[in-house]
Amino acid sequence: MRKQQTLEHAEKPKKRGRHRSLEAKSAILKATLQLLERESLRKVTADAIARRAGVSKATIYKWWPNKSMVALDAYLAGMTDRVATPDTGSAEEDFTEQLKSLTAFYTSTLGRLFCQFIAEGQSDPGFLASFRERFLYARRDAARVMWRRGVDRGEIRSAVDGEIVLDLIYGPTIFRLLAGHGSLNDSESEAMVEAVFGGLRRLDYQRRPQKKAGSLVKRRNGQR
Amino acid sequence: MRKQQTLEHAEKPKKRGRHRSLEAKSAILKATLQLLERESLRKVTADAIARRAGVSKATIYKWWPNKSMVALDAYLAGMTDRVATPDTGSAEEDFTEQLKSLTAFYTSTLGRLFCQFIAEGQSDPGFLASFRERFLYARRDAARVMWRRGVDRGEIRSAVDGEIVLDLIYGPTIFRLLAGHGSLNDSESEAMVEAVFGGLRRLDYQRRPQKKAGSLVKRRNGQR
Amino acid sequence: MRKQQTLEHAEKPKKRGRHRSLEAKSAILKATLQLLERESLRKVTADAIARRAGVSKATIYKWWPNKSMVALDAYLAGMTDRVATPDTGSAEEDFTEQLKSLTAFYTSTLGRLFCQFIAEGQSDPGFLASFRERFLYARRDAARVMWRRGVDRGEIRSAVDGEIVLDLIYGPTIFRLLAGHGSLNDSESEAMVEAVFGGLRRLDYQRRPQKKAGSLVKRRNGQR
Amino acid sequence: MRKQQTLEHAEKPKKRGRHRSLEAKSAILKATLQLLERESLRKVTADAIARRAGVSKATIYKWWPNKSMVALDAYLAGMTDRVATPDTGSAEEDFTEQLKSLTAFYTSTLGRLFCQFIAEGQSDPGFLASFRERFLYARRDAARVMWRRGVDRGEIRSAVDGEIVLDLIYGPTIFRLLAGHGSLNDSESEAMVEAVFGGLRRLDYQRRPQKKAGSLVKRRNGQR
DNA sequence: ATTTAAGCGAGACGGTACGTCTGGTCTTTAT
DNA sequence: ATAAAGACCAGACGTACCGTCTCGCTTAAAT
Repeated sequence: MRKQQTLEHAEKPKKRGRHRSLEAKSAILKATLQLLERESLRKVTADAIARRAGVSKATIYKWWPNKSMVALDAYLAGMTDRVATPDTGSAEEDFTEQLKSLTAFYTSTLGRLFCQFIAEGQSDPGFLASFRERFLYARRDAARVMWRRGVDRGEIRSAVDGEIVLDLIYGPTIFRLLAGHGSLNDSESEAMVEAVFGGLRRLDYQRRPQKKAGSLVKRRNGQR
Repeated sequence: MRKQQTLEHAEKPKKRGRHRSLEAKSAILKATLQLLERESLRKVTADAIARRAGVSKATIYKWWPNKSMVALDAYLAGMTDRVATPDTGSAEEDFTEQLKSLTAFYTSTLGRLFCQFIAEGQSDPGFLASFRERFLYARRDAARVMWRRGVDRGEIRSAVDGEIVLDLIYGPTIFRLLAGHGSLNDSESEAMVEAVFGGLRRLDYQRRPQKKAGSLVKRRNGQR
Repeated sequence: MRKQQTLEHAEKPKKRGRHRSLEAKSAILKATLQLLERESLRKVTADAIARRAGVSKATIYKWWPNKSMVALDAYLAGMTDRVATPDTGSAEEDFTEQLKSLTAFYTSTLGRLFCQFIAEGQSDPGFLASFRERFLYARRDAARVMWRRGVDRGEIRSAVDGEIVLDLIYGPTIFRLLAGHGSLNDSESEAMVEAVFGGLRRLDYQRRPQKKAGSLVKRRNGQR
Repeated sequence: MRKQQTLEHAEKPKKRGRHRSLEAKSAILKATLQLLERESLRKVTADAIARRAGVSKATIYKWWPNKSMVALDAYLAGMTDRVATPDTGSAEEDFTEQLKSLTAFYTSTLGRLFCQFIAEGQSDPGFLASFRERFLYARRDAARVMWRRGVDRGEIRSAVDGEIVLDLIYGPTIFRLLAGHGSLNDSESEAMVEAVFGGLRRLDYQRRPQKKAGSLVKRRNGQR
């Protein structure tokens, strides 16, 4: 007797044929992660994953279009809650804690994958989109909550665009991570957040009168 | 140490054997750039470069260790002063102008190569180092000058680390460039610089008394 | 009460579970034949057979050890009496008619399968044996009857080994069929049989005296 | 000064780049033969050939379209004059000797390849054509010479088509070789040739009067 | 009526070969 | 000496097919 033709996935799908082997799936993801701990994504081959997972290459390519996607899945599965989303009562402190936690993660073996994904995305726009969709936006949503709290509490200038806030806080770290200039550690993270919150501008500085002085500040009007 | 025939051919052309090397080299660089306008670095093959340049693959590999390095040379040769280093009298304005100019460049066909290099560097640390050495540090040196002027003039808080300033200004744009979230245009650039200079913190906000209040601001001391 | 363990199929088997689906069986054979009309055995896949027959691949492999055997069954089922075994009163005429009929069949879509089986057999000795057992020997038995009649009637030299007679008559056609040199049609068939019956030797030819003259003719004595 | 554009390979070709490695070529052919001594063509893989020959797979596929063609080349190179073309003064004896020699070869490890090629040809018409062109026709040309001599000498009935003669002599052996029914050895070969030359027909047999008697013998008129 | 032993369709799986491709090296002849 | 031509090696790629296995369902004999 066939039942749920209407609700695609009500209760239990119970499809006809042999079910997808969860052992195979998790073996693939696990093997992928293990290999990625030692080699860059580019150097890890589909064959190696298959061999290590005790799985056929065909099985990999049945479920994933290419090894990058396997790695992305492995990454997402492997990083369950490894970066905190603190709520200390102070947005600045929240961001500081979060950036420290995130930096610690990104400099770990697993976290280094972040860079590999960005790299892979540069020659595969579809993959980059997937990566944004499935990883980046989730992270940003969490961070946006912290920003929102700061704005609501009156800590953060509401004039500054939320997206820019996020990029201001995370961009520098990610830049350092990718380009490898500049160190990454707790105190750098603290300094970055402090700088972003405090701003560069010296408050007692008196601008000399200029033709276009101030124009830059005022201009910004709702593009995007 | 590399031989650098490229820039030092003024003195003595009179070498033994055949010396078509200069045409060959510039043909290689030119062909590389042309190919990179249409395809990512990964998809441009050494064979394609050789074919287009009318050159033997061996010639390429005689002078460069791999195709990424060819591309880097092509990039450096092709981008002579395409990003301005303005001096308006105001550091904020300087950075704004520069970021706008840089964004315009980075979103151009040639500029997109920046991302390709970062990507390539993720699986080739040696290349990443070269890229930093030969491109990134040059840019940063120029930018550091602008920062220095701002500090000297009293515009920019001297407490903020210069390297962090640079990453704060360029990091967000580069992050957007690489990850593809968020738009990049003049007004975004202006808003970013404005935000970095002004800071996120709302000046009239009164921190509630907290256990660790202020600690973050002061801490920064000899990390790692 | 169970009795018929000895007599494989005495009366009615009536085994316990669900019976073998005859629809599935005939659908498989039919689909196989249809596919083999368009592609060689090697290019017809088990998946394609299953799909076309509306049957599971497992069902195929439950009843047949591999697709060659399926094809052999399909072939045997499909060629019920498509080659005549004439009895005209003359062995030569019988063979001529039969060879014409057989050539017509072997050059037909279904008949071409003969070659596929021979081909398959070259890398699968077990299959070749089955093919001989189930097809070839049956054909040869029929042909041997024609030969026997000829011998009994005094038409055919009894000194010539029956097996050789058969191979002499069918071998040339099958060779042409497999190698594709030489045409196959009624008049070729007639000419072949005529040549086999008439022999190549010119009767009025006088052998020059030779050391070993005649030795070949006489020798043949009971080896193997 | 170069002149010989007309004479394809006059003197020395001296092409520009690196020449085709004869070591690689002969290593490939040798490795292929060695592997084919133990496994059927279907089971010998391109990878195995490459590995054994110490050669890259790309090199194989650069010069041959597929492994069957490699095997054909290996076969042709490996069988230099392994089958004699005797000239004893008697066509029947020539054919007997030749068939014995050929049977000995075809039942050897290398000779077994003949069957593999015929088999491969059944699913690859292009290959079959190559095989005919490069192997079969050469053999047949040699055999045709023997036939011609027999005809000229008056040994062989000139009424019998030469192609049919060849198929009559070789067809039965090849049929046995491929189908595996019937033994193959010197005495069988002798018996076959004797039967072909002597014909099946018993000379003292008196045909009963028949409607179409004799028609078959006369009909043959220039089809083909 | 219930149990139980098949058989079945669906389709995932491990294995393995295929033929292609690219990166980077090496060899030969030409300049 | 150095270039162009181009063959070469190593090895990953993604696809295809084979024959096996697992699942949930169906059928029919045996209980």
